[in-house]
Amino acid sequence: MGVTIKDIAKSAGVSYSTVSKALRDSPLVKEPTKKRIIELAEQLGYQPNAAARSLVSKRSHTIGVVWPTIERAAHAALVTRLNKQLEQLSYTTLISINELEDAVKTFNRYQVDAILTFEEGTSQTDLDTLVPMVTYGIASGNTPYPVIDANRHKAIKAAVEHLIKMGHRHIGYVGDMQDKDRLQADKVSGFQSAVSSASLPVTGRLIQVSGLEQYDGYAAVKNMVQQHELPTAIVSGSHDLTKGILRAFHEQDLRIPEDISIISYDNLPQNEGMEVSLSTVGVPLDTVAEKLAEALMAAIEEKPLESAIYLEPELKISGSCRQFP
Amino acid sequence: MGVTIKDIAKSAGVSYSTVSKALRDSPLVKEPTKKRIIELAEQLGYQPNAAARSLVSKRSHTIGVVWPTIERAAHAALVTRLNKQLEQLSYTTLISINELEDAVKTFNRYQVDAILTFEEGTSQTDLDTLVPMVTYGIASGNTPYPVIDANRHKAIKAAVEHLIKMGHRHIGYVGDMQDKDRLQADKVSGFQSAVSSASLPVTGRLIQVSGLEQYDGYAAVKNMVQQHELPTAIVSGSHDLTKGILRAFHEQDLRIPEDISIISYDNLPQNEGMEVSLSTVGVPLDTVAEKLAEALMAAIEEKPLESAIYLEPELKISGSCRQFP
DNA sequence: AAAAATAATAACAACGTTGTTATTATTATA
DNA sequence: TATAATAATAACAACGTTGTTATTATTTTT
Repeated sequence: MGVTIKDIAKSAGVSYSTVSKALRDSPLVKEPTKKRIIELAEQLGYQPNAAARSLVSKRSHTIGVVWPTIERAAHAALVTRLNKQLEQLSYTTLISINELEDAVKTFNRYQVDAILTFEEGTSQTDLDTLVPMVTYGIASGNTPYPVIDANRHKAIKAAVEHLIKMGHRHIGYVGDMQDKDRLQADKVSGFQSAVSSASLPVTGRLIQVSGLEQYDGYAAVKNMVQQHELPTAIVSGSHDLTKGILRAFHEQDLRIPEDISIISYDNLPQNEGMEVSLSTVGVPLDTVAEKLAEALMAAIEEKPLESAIYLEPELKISGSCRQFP
Repeated sequence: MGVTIKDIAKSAGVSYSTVSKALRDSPLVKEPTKKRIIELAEQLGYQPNAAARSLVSKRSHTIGVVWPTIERAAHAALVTRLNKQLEQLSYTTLISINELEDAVKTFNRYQVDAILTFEEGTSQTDLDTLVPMVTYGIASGNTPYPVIDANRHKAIKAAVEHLIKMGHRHIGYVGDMQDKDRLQADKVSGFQSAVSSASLPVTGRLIQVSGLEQYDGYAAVKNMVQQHELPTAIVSGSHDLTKGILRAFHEQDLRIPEDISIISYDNLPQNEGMEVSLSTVGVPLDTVAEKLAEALMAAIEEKPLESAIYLEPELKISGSCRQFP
């Protein structure tokens, strides 16, 4: 078993309460004593016991992330960044891949200071937790916990409006339309909203894909080409779809932006490794991570949080769109 | 703050030690009392405090998984399965995506009962932990902790030997050959070992890919076709590569197994959604998860563990291989 | 140089739980 | 019925830490 402050105390010839204070850098301990104790602790390989600490202080300095669907890698990059953010705030991130309810139970037992959940498709039932909870998903008013919403609706809408402004009249949206997945449905509604509220007549076509992987984007384009139904501009619902779409364009000798324009929904900072300089719309991942961290901190401090926090998507236009005709 | 055994005790009119015993189903408490207390606990929404519990019992019933590279999804399926396995053993899994050293520190603080690490490419330095550690990777003798090894060498070797036995004399291996990644290097060495120890003259070609994604497999085949260097059989180093390879075959109107045979390295139980019934070799994921769980439990019980545990890969031959010529 | 003020350290209670020991209530034995 | 044996429950210490209060050592003031 590990080294405790009592061991250090004995070794330093002081009381254990002095050790505790020295290690927490309290001004109640004389500087030389403090230094001696800290060095000794280092030397003995002291690791504070989180159980004891959080038992008495009621704070664990830990955030629990509930992520039952790690196999769908959707949030991997976000979690990585959030982990870094929280680390800087000297919080530790712990992940559970159990179902929401079990995960929350576990985290309750562990006395995490706050819990982050992802809304993954279906909306979640409310459950009782002792600690503040924050959700990354779609704001809908009736959740008991604050929801951070990347405003996918607004993002896609902005993309479409931009294309319309550039003269495009036939625009396609490649994505998932099954309205079970609220994240995807939100994007679709953004597309439809932009098309229907356009002052000029615009044809908006929804191209349903069966999944959100690279291959699905590829197949969608191949299909459109076969049916001779290619729009002049495409909005893609996800990064992976876009990769497939670009591959298909390439194979069909369709040039971007000469033959077709494209804007991709994306959170990633820049799309390295892409053949073309891609126009994107979405809230940058770092912003999302930052806002989530902020919301979690606020929740811990028991600051009142609005039940819905909408993040502002950014439209980044580069080489993949052109004026039409 | 939450409900404690003291609250339950007060509510039930018994001492808190009786509550503790009742909830742990001790025979020292009379059956009706026990029942009453358990019901009351349920009703009050009692959640045991993990900090207090592990402080006194020195056991947290938790396994820490160190997984700094979640963005590479390689182990997602395995972790999911392991999580289930451990759940059945009434252990909770907690994941940290921090760097090994930090993650171990965190888990030490949390007094997890054991730690699992993944060997991801480079071998790991040894570090001091208070709790038993197990690694999933490549056995190499000099690690201080037991390594569970899926025996990729043997797997690939078996695949190649099978192909040789079926008459193939020109066999290609599609995979990553940079010897920084020991997991991949192990497969390559299996390939080379099979080729060089064949009793008949066999041409073994290594086809280097730049990554392990679907696209890389696709590109590898396209390249081989262009150079007119197609072998009669291919061994693929990963599931994703295989998907790309199959796509490329399809596009080139290469038929499996008529024109070319293929065996894929794989841990997944069955390759659903594949066009052809694929031959695979590898340790099934469930077996890996099971063995990892076993090793962790043994480590906790302080049973002496061998420093290297080799798992037995399974060769599953189906439609994608044929006798040659 | 004695008293008062302050700095430094030590002692102690508490957090919620478990395991051990002490007490009380019940039943069995003489 | 009194006493021994046993069953049921209560009391208590301990786990490693923090925050508060008590004690001792040092400095300042008169």
